Order: sequence, then C-alpha cells, then structure tokens
Amino acid sequence: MNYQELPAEEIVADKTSIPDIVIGRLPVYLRTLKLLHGHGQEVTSSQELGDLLGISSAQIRKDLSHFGEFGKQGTGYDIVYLCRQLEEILKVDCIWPVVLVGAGYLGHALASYNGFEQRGFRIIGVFDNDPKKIGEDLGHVVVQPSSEIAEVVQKYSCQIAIIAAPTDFAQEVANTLIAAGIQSILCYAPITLTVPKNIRVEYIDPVIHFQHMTFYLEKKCLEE
Amino acid sequence: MNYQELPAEEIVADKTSIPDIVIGRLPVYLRTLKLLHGHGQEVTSSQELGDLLGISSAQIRKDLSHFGEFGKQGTGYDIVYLCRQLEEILKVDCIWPVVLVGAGYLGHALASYNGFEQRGFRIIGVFDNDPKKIGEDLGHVVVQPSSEIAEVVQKYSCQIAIIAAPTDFAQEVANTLIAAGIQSILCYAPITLTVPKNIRVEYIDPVIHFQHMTFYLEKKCLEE
DNA sequence: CCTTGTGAATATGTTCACAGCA
DNA sequence: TGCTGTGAACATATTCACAAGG
Repeated sequence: MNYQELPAEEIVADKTSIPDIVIGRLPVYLRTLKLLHGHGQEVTSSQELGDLLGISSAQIRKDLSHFGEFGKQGTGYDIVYLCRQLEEILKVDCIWPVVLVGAGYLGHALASYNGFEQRGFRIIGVFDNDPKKIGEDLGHVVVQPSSEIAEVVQKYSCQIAIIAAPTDFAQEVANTLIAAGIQSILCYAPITLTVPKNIRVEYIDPVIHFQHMTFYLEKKCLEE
Repeated sequence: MNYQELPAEEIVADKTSIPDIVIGRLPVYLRTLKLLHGHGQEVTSSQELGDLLGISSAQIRKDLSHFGEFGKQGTGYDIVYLCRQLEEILKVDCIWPVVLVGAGYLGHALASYNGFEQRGFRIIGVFDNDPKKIGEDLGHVVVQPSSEIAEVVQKYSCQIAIIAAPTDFAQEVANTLIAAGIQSILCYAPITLTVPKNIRVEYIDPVIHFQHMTFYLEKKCLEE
C-alpha cells in the first residue's frame, strides 16, 4: 500500500498526529488574540504574541504550522482571520451545551459567570441532590435534582460536564454523567477520577497550584 | 575545585536541577496518598498509585528518586511516611497565608472553601474595591478595601495571592500585589499577566479546558 | 516471589537558523 | 527589510528493563 492510494483524509495530519500539548496552547493563543482585537489591533506577529505569553515565537509558529499557513511573510498574522481559524480548529465557532453538577458556592459562581458564551459554551443545566437547593433560580437556569441528569444530557446532546460537587460524591457523579453520555469532564473536586479511557477528564484544584508554588518560595508560615 | 570541597547543600541536587514538571506532579501524589490514608490504607506501591492516577509506575519512582529513597523493595511505600516527606519537600508541613483579591461570586466561593487549611493554606485577607462589598463578613475574614493590600501582605509576610477580580482589573491588581511583596499569583482572570521574571503566575480558566476538550469531540452545538 | 531505584534507550518537545517571499 | 514556515539540532521527559534487596 502506498500513500497515493490512501483517501485524502488519511494523508492529512489527523487529530492523533498533533501533540496534545499543542492543542492545549491554542485556546491561550485564541484568548490573547481576542484581547488584542478588543484593543483595536488588526495584525500581530509570532514575536509579539510570544512576548505577551512568555513563550518563544518559534513555538507559536511551529504550533500553528500543524494546521496550515495562516500568516504573511513580512507582515505577520491578521488577528480576525487567525481567530476564526483557531475557533474552527477547536470547534468553538458555535455554542456547546455544558451541564454543571453541584450548586454550592462554586456551582453558583460558575452558573453566574457570564464569560462562557462569548467563548463557545453555555451552562444548560445545574444539578444537585440537596432538596434545599432544588428549584433555586440561578439567573439562566434552575437547580434540578440529579435524577434528571440523563434526560437533560440527552435532550441537548450534551458532551461536556462540570463537577463542582463535594469530593466524596465526585466519583459517583462522574459515573452518572458517563452513563448519561457525557464524554468530557472538568472536575473541581480534589480527587483523580477513575473513568473509561475514552472519557477525557481535566482537573482544576487551586491547592495543587499553591503546593507547586511553595516549592520555590522561602518558607514563611503562619505562627500557630 | 572538586566536589569534596563543596558544602553539603551544594552537592545535593538543588531546586533548579529538578524538572518543574516533576514538582508539579508531587501535589497530585500527595493528594492521592492522603486519600488512601483516609481509607485506612497503610502501604502502597508505585504500581497502585500509577493505576489510580493513570500514569506509569516508572514515572512515579523516577519522580521520587530526585529527592531520596522512600520505598522498601518488595513492599512499597509507607503512606504516612511518604506523605510527610512530600509535605516537607513541598514545604506544606505548615500553614501558608494567602490573600485573595476580588469578592464576587468566585471570591466568595474561595473564601468559603474549607479545604485549604488541611492542605497547608489559609486565606488571611480578602480585598475588593466595591464599597458595597467592603465590610462584608465571609465567615473567617471581612472584605477590606484594596488600599490595605500592602499592609496585610507585609504584616503576615504573605507571598501568595489569588486574583479573582474582573479581567479588566487583573493586571492592575497584579501590579499592586507585586509591589506589596507577593511572589506567586494564582490568576482566575482569563488573561495572561505581564510580570517580572522572578514572579510565578499560574492560571485557572475553565474555558481553556473546555476549548481543549472540544478539539477531540464530535461537533454538536446548540441550535440558535 | 514482589517492588524499588536507576542507567540506557526511546520518545517527545523546543529552539535554532535560514530559505523564501511580501 | 521583516516575518513566516520548517527541517535539523538540541533539550527534555518517559519508559524500559534489570540488578539488588526485603
């Protein structure tokens, strides 16, 4: 079998040939490009972007080169055009439905945040098991019992979930979400979830960041 | 000059010789070990830990080998002992003071979270510029005006700050914090801060995670 | 047996440096 | 000239595979 015989899609770099770490940087590029656009700037360069992000210009050019040629030699990148391309690559040129499990303080903060929509996401359901929280109005959505997760996930073909439930319930919630059809989970509980290998989980735990920082700091603790 | 002449500290692997990515994994190991300890387990192996975390046992052993020999051949690791060692390495065998800037929904969620202390951190000051928020009682602390940041930071020799302020103010808040003596910042605003190179900044932005996830998902967006 | 700790081998990621083009 | 896109060189990270010890 030679390459000539393969269908075009097989020749072109496929998803798995692009390093995940590269994909992880694209949203940061996009966020920064939108900021520049908001300042009225129309063109940028890999050098300028790199300086803003504290990374090398070569890395930015190399990262983008996995997907195409988006710049102009001597000029740089048209910001609006590059934003569009990145949004298309990341598939965020539309609004993705997201469900949120946990209506505590954190759940409230997430449900009330109005910066999701302009970046491609909308929380379309909030769930909790505490009877006191069910029915509570969070502005755009009302807290529903967890028993309704599957119905909502299926109704909206929702693939993304946020877990903002207490640590002790996080694994159980994850199981429920996965059974309902969720493919990707953003977990705020400080625990590593056990999931099938086709499910992607990412984690947000501020303490992990703090404990990373303290390694490099001079130890100056509180007196007890 | 030969190694015999150097003081002991100079011979031992210094901070900069240990990859940052290794340091970043230690808090995850610590978190998981504490979980096992909470379940009453006394001993674990690199194999078990790796299975729980979805990484290879070799990586865990290699990571730990940068700091010493903590295990027993044939047996594995004593959980309590390894926790202690990791806490010492990360310097979280004590309580670090942290200041929080921004008393919106997110600031409230962070200030109310009671999982910090057992992992080495305490929020000792919350600041905001909104007169309506100043004086508000968040349980352990009262919201103060941002003008008092420097005083509190210096009083507690605080080196760590959280920015939970609106994006438009985040850079300004960072400048204030750094001027006050803060060394490390955890930034929840969706923006890359410009800081002197001796200041460490880490970021938490859920949308970055979502946009990373969507690359791998089948596009199924909401109808508008 | 079982499991650690570790050199060597492999794999992955980043930077260099420059041809090529506006 | 100024900047991109990219192979080649380099640097970093992970895994392998095994000696050694309980």
